[in-house]
Amino acid sequence: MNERKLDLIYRRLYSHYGPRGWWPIRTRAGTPGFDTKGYHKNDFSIPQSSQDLFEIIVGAILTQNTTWTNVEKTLESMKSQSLLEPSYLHDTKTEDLASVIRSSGYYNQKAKKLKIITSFLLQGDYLNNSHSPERQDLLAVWGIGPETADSILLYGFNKPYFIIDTYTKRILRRLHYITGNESYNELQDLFIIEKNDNEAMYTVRYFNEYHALIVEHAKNFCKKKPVCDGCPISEFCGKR
DNA sequence: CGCCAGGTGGGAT
DNA sequence: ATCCCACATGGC
Repeated sequence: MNERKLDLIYRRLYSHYGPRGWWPIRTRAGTPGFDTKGYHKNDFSIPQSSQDLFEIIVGAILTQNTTWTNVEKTLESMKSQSLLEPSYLHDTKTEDLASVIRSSGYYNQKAKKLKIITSFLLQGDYLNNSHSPERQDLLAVWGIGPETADSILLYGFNKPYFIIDTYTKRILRRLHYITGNESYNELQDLFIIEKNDNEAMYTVRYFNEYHALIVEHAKNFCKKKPVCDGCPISEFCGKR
């Protein structure tokens, strides 16, 4: 029942915005299969290389509480300095890395986070063959909280973890679907799919697209200061 | 100018 | 457990 409402909202958002082509691979922008921003042209697809995977993970950290446009600049800079090569990043001093990622903000903290996650990835050999880390192991890494862990797992490793971010909470709160006091795990559980075809890959596709649609909707209509005129899900607002 | 953005860790209560 | 704060740039 409630689950159906979330599914209805998903379908309404999808009808309005269409497939988002996440996660964007910035350094692939303009190459076959990607648009000028690095979004996949043909719907969802899985990372094709360990380079894509590493860039997704780096981007997930850089975009913490920061706009994607700032992150795009940083990814370009890093690429030009070979810092999207895990081994190079690993051997770069934190302060040197910080100066390169300056445009993403929190650069001292993020430089430290990037160094630490890179060590983790290299030590566990997670970049080759998309050998996925466990969620709890990612969460134990300094700088990786639940949202970043789930972004990495969902978009990098194609694991069925729904991402809860400020946009998700804002939209669900405005729909009176949640109070806003729920824990991260409680919110994540709302999106569990109970269908006969609850196959992992189906869930991954659904979670992948749903989160991307939520972000798109939050940027277009459900902003901090909401723009309700023309909102594709306004009929669900204010009702239980 | 002020506010906001695809959070997280640390410290005090 | 829960609140509060530091962390920082670039866009509007």
